[in-house]
Amino acid sequence: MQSLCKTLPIMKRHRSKPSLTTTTAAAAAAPPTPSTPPPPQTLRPTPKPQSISSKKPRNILSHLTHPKPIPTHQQSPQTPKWVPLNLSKSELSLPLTFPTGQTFRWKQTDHHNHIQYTGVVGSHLVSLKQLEDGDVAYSFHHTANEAGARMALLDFLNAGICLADMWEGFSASDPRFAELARRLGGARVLRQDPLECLVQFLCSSNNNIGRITRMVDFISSLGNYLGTVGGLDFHEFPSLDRLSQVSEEELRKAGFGYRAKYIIGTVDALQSKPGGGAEWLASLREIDLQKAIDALSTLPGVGPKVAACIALFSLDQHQAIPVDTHVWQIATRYLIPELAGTHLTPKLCSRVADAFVSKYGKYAGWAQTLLFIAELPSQKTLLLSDSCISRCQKPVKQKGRRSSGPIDGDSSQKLGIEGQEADEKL
DNA sequence: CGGTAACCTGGGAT
DNA sequence: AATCCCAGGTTAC
Repeated sequence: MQSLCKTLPIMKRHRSKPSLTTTTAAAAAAPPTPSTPPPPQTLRPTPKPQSISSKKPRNILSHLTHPKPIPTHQQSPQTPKWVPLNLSKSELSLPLTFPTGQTFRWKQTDHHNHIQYTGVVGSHLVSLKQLEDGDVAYSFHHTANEAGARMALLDFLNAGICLADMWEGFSASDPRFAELARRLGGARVLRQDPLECLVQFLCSSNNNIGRITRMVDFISSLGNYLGTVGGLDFHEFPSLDRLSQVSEEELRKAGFGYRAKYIIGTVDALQSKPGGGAEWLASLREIDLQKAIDALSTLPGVGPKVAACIALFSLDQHQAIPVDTHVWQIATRYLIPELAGTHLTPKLCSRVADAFVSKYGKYAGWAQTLLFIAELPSQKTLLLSDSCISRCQKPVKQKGRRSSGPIDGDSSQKLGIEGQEADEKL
């Protein structure tokens, strides 16, 4: 399909700078969308997944997408108007993109009629839903500049990058990838705001999805309120200035633990950057991966893993490979089996990254993303029920004891992926 | 330099 | 019910 995306013109993107306004009345809040029973607010351990990651710019599908109004033209704030994105299921699968660890700020806001996720892009509150035919449509809940918002959304989705073309290349050199790609189409890497991405991953270290999400929600609540969808409040991500007003004490009280000092320290470091912290982060999009990693690593709380996540998910560093325990499993199983059983060390991180890059090329990070998703318990469950891989995927060895079968049932919640929902519309 | 032990917190397993 | 273990790590010996 969309074979054209590949040839789309490449356009440099300008980032939206965080505003320092601390509160805006502009939030006319769009009341809960239709058919969605009032999901309880936050409270409990938010079981909902969300994740990270970001990508490059290059969008410009204007000629494909209809910037025009279009469908159900209901101006009523209650009834959002849905506009097609012109991205098919193979180019964008909501369940394989938003709850897979790239961002913790997008929430599923409709579990019934369609798969629907809601989040914030810049200052725009938007919902995305997967239609019956798999195509994705969007609806802004509160936006002055619809055209600008649309462009921001396409940029955020890395819409100018054609997944089908890219995966064709990966599949050609890797049969295993080809097999997974058939089932997991539309697993896209986002292009998030660098600061937003950085803070989210500072919260992620040695932590679990549920708590990371709560922490990110706390930080988010410091930003301008934009609206409520499906019972959930959405805020613009707070600016660096706003973040600098929070104390380590407050963060600790909010349950950040030792990560509180990481956030404070990083915010301070960024604010001391001559040209501005946001600008400094943005500049990392123009330099090569290693330099970007090195620069990010100077920030407190940012190590190899977090730096790679920020690079891949927000700095257009498509070849960045966030090496965590899961990726380590993948790597030692398929790429460098000779290292299976050994312990992951910082040095081996780059070894793994190199292995991925030499196999998949400059978009290795995107390939890694799919392979990672395939490792998620929810996906494994599907594969198992499918071809009964039973015990062939013996645990390559985890830190502790983990010998209870192929699918470790507890990790599903660590990763926060809803197994059941993930499959219904694949 | 490579290999460990703390580090906050909350939830599930033993 | 008390403990232990672990979570997509980072930092300090």
